Amino acid sequence: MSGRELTREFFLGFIKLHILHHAAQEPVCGVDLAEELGRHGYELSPGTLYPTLHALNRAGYLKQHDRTVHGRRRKYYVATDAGSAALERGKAQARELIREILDNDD
Amino acid sequence: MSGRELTREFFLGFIKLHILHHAAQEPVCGVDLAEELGRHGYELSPGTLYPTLHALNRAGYLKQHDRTVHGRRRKYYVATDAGSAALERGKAQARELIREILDNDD
DNA sequence: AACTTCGATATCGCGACGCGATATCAAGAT
DNA sequence: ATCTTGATATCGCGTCGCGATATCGAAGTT
Repeated sequence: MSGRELTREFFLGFIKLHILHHAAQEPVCGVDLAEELGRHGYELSPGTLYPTLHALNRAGYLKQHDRTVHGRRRKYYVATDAGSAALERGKAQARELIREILDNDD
Repeated sequence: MSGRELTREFFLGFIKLHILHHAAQEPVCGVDLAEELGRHGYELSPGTLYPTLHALNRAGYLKQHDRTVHGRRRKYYVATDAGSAALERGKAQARELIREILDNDD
């Protein structure tokens, strides 16, 4: 396993939390997320993004509804209550991570 | 994929960063990490912990050296320069995550 | 209505991971 | 030498990551 691949493993969870976060604020579709994540320095190929959305959907964290935009069919996702709850737990853990590895590095 | 499994996926990266963080502060061995991570609410079975340490070692992020403690052979790991650099990148990304999903949830 | 286009989403295949269960290893005691 | 026990290592199977590829569907063209 290369360093680059390992480093990516560090962040895959971050990316999923990001997705949940955005879906908790407004309906988002695949391309929106790909672009938004790109702005945060992440890259997510379709082969990862869409299966991830499906998994979040199956887990009951996201709810899907189709919409047609500019003649293109898009699948929008919004966070469910369970998804928002999972996001909150994720935030709590992220806070804990920060406290542990960031705050006390004097 | 269940919600529980998905939630775990969120945190696997956190756990690996935690490991790198501790190894950057002092030599740590498997059991030390299992206990320390447990204090932070994480659980990591041997089947995940040891292969993870080996992967970090192979990637050049950790350096291993054996030591005998209380009649038990232990393998201690410390972060290399490359490991510390990867940790710093991880911290930067964690900060970014925090800014995005924590700070502006008013 | 059939065809074409093309943005958006979906799937395939293979390598690698997660992890419970199991096995192996090593130092001290007897 | 054997047993004990803590520590580490590995196996096997299900699943994931993801580049490459395929499919879908709405609008325009004819």
